[in-house]
Amino acid sequence: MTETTTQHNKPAVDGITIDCVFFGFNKESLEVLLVQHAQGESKGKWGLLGGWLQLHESADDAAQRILQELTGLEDIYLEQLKAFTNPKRVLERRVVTIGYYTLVNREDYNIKASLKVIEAKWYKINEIPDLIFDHNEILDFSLLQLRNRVRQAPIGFNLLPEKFTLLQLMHLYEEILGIELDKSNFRRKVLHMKLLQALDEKQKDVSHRAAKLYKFDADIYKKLTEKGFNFEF
Amino acid sequence: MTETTTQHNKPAVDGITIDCVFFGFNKESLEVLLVQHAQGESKGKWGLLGGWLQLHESADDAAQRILQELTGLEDIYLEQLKAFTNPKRVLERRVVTIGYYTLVNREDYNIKASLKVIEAKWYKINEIPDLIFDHNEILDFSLLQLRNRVRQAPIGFNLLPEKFTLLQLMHLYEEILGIELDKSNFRRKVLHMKLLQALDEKQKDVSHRAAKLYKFDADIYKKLTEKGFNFEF
DNA sequence: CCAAAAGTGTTGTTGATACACCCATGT
DNA sequence: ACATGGGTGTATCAACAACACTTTTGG
Repeated sequence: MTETTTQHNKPAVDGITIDCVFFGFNKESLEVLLVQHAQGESKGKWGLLGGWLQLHESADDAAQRILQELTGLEDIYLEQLKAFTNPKRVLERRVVTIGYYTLVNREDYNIKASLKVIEAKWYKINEIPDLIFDHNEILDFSLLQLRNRVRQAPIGFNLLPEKFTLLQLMHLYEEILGIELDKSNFRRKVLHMKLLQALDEKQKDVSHRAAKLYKFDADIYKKLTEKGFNFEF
Repeated sequence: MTETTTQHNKPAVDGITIDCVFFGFNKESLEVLLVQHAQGESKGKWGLLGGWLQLHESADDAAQRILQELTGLEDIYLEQLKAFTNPKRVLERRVVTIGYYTLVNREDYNIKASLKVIEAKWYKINEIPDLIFDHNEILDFSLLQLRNRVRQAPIGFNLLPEKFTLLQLMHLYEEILGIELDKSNFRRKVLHMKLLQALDEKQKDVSHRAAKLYKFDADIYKKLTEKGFNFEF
């Protein structure tokens, strides 16, 4: 009835893969990096970043490795979504995939430096094409999860550069949650949380009043959570 | 890089299992049903309800089947937690497990009628023994998940009998969330949501004023969610 | 001077919190 | 009569939404 029962010795799967929804935020829109498949029955179609889970590694490690191989980035913020196990998700074979989503700062990611071999492209969240396998389902699930998590913990900052303005932050939340926010009320709320560190710096090269720059301080957040702090948006 | 690449043909796993945290609510305490293992290296130790994922079934189907085999219950409320993939979670072999948690009404479950072959026992949530493999980790994770989900959607009702009193419901939330609630404020809040259907029935055989019985109406909830309703506790 | 975004202030409403209190019922 | 939980009412305070207003800067 559990792993010690050797009733079914033959594995019920041909393998386990990892698939990552790779989120980035560009100006005012949330985007996902997709790669084009060059071979096999799915030639020409777009899909999520993925690879095989190896014998010796955990899924988290596998995801970091695969993303490093594909994009060159290390220590990316990522969270597991869940296992996708529909027996018909891949034709002919039984492949279970473990879905992830990752949040990256677009400034850290240089599309030319990486993915030389494969065609890669950013897609706006509401302009996603038909993807291979069940990748559309994984992507839809990741969006729900992101919208949930972003209200409960300050993970959205991973999508922004280190220094950002309050309005940038607000636009990020507007885009992710699909709502409109009031500038004044948003400022009050977010500053009241005392999660942000105000910098002695302002925007440059903007054709309007330069906004103050802030940075998210993980240490402050840590201290606040220890005191029983709740991030609610 | 994805499932179509046949670079790694040999499966990186010896098999995939399902493990379920089986929650029940008894009077004033949240409990979990554990089973004792009769064979193998884990003989005598307690663990979660589990079994192997079969070739033709999804993880959700597998979980339902396994729970049916073990407890006799059908159509149980369940949610996938995530995949647990630490390569050292099981000695000697590579077994990935997909964790689930399930909420059942204790009145529906008769411990004698089922699990004849295996030793099974309810454990209070803060009296959990050392479990096999990484089952303690799975259980801890499920508690976090349950606490989160119970605030966002009316899933807690699955732990109660069909007809219940407001105080019972309040005790359920107090126990799950580990907080104390104000009777008066709780009543107002929950009744204000209009999720509950007041019945023309009262408690019986209680040595104090009999409380009104309510029932959770899934249809009402459905209509409310369609209008953009938010269940927040 | 104007456009555009930064940033401040005000006001009404809602909802949470903390209590105090009365009601019904079995022993 | 009293213990036990059921159930109601109210005053206070904090959070939020809506919106009007002023400030800074480049062109």
